[in-house]
Amino acid sequence: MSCGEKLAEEIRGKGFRVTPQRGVILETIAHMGGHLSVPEVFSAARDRLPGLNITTIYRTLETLHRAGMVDLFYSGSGPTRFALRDPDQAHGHLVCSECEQVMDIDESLIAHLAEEVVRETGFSIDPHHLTLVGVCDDCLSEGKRRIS
Amino acid sequence: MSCGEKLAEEIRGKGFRVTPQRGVILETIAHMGGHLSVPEVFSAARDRLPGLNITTIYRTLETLHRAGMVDLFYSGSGPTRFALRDPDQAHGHLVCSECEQVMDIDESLIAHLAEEVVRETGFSIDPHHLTLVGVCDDCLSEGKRRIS
DNA sequence: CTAGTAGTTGCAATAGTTTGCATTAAGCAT
DNA sequence: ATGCTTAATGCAAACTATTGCAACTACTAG
Repeated sequence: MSCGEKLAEEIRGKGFRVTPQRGVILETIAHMGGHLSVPEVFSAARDRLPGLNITTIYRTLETLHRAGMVDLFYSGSGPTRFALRDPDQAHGHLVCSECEQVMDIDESLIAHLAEEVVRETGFSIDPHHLTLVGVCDDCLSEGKRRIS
Repeated sequence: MSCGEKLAEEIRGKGFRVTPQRGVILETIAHMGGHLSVPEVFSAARDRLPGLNITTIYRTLETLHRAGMVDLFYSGSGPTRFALRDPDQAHGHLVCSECEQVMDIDESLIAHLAEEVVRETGFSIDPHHLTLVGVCDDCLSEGKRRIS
């Protein structure tokens, strides 16, 4: 069973329908991997299924997000990006506001903060969805811009 | 001297020009307060200065952000929001993905995390700009949706 | 006070994203 | 296998945000 098929089973198991469009989209994002934008996935998936509409990508993405299968993150500039969630390797994202680079951050660091926040405020941060914006090591040392 | 004029001095001091448009925008956001969206500010500021273009709001905002005078935050849905930074009361933001409510979070909690992150990864989070998305106490207890 | 420079503005075009609605078809029950 | 129910799709339009460019003007130097 291909990665896409595995995802199809997973989403069906959560009560969503598996359509040809979704099959192609799932196969595509499983194959591409990494931190994708909607337009990227769209152009790749449309090659496999002409006539596919970009709206369907957005809505499928929203569905996968609701199903807890992808994480979304907004880099502060450029299009929103998303990634398949790997249950064995939960992590947050660090997005560099200078170079757009996306780094992974270990879940434990996040979980620790999340715990503190919920204790202090009652507000539940989802460690899976966490994205922190800042400046990466490289850009910082290049001194392109100091943190304001 | 009005709040808007104080802001005008501040931005002039950082090497930016003070134009009539910026004067009106600064006066407007100082008067409105809170967590504003661009369209909100636009409609209020245009009343004071007809002909004002919404692009100017976006660009002024970007300028104020670069000057370190406003913080931006993305709620994950809806338009981007921003707030004047109060130097005496630095804080991050907690945005509820259910009800769009924005809560403040004490800087010390954030600063602690930022320290850990920079030590582990070299990545510098700016405590002033930090926004965390999650589910607030109210929405959680209403059980509208569990964290996915 | 005047002229020059460079930052700023408005407009138009474009990119990215969301929403409403009619149509289609996946999955369930028979 | 057949029909039913309702989720999902495609299309178009609206909306949010960004960018290029020509015209304008705030500020500085003289």
